[in-house]
Amino acid sequence: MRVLVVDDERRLARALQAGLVREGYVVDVRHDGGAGLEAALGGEYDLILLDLMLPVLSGYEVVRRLRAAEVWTPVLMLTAKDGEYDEADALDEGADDYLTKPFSLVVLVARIRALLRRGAVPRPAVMRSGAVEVDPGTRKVLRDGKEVDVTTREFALLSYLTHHAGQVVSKAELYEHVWESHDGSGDLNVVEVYVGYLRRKLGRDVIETVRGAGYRAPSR
Amino acid sequence: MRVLVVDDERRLARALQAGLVREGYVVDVRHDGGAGLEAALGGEYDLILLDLMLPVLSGYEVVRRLRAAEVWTPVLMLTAKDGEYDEADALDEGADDYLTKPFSLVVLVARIRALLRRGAVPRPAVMRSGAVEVDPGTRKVLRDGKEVDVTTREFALLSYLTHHAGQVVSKAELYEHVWESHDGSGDLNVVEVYVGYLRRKLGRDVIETVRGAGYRAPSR
DNA sequence: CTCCTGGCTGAGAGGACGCTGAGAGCGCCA
DNA sequence: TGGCGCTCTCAGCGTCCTCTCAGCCAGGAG
Repeated sequence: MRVLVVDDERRLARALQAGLVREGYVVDVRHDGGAGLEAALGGEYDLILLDLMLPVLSGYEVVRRLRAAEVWTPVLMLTAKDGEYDEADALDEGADDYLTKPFSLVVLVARIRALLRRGAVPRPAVMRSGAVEVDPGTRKVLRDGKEVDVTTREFALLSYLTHHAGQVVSKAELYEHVWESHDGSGDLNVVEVYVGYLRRKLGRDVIETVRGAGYRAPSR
Repeated sequence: MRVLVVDDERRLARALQAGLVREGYVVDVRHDGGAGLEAALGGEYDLILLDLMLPVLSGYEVVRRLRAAEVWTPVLMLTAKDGEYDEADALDEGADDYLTKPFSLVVLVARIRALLRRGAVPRPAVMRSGAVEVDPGTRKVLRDGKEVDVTTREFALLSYLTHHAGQVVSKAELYEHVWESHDGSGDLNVVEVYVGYLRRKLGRDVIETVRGAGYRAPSR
């Protein structure tokens, strides 16, 4: 279980980290809203602990942007204020719970457990690349809003590419993640074949060839 | 949205009811743990507000028994105590959130909204998928408004699928939830057989096959 | 222009996957 | 005890998917 802690009070952040590590969580720490947002967007976290009052970007703002980017990681808001409207605002912005400082580690851990428990069915993120939308939850692929049938292999390949949209991904990397892994050698031609299948079903432009390097799904 | 309020302080219960009705919720009230549990088990609620200190059965006990009976309606615990261990206990028992009395209606409503939003798929009283309607209360299935007889197994399978309408559900997951669970292996062919039965009774289109991934009930 | 390398694609074998009909076992009821 | 409905197993069959192979095409270097 990976937890991201975003708090500018370094002492508190370190205490949280220590406490959570002792509970068996893997913990990353950021000290301002900007860095926090970046980490939250990129990293794969199961939960985010977010201070409300932060430099660069406020906690509110971080949650708003996260949700706007369709990242649904559960967020537990930490706040020193305790006016009721702050709480209500935070929850309405898309936070999943909040805790007023000072709080005890016991309560925090219990709340985290409750969040993770119900988070059992996290909304899977829908990935976009160009005119193509990939939804891992419903296992549907849309081209210009129209559903297109793809096979399991094709879906796996497309998912991997759109998940890394904008980046060049080598055939070897694709082969390792979508087909057998780790045995080093296999015939990479199968990757080319499946790229071909996808292009036929979804249009030439869904996957660009980068000669000598690999393939790339356009980032938008 | 149906909400069940269980609280033995009648004045507070009535105030909650009035406030929530004004917000557009349908509200039922019970005044002790026994009656509350019974209502929660039988009725289809989207949310339960549960006092911790109750006659007959405590709030703890009610949540425990609800979860033991595999009823996953979100529970918001109300408590007059504020020792941290109470909170932690309640959350560990399976409550989804708690609120310490006295609280304001603004905060309560915001918390309710947050709970319903993540709602862990709030279970509507009647589930629809395509031309099929499934009513867990009466255990009836309608196709184009006409009642169709289904057996217990068939009903369980159909319920699970329509409850996750739009999502692809693997045969293994279906097997685990509708047949024996947790022993990992069993013959998944039985799932195919029952999908076949349902299709014969309700029409081919009630359940889509997603080759290599599982089955899906159309989302509308 | 020619050669060479890397990428693309049509055809087809083999296999995995899903569907179905037949029927056995079991519990319930008359 | 016989009949009935429900549940589940099994085996066969057809379909679709996957992957290999061989030949072709395109781009880049000289």
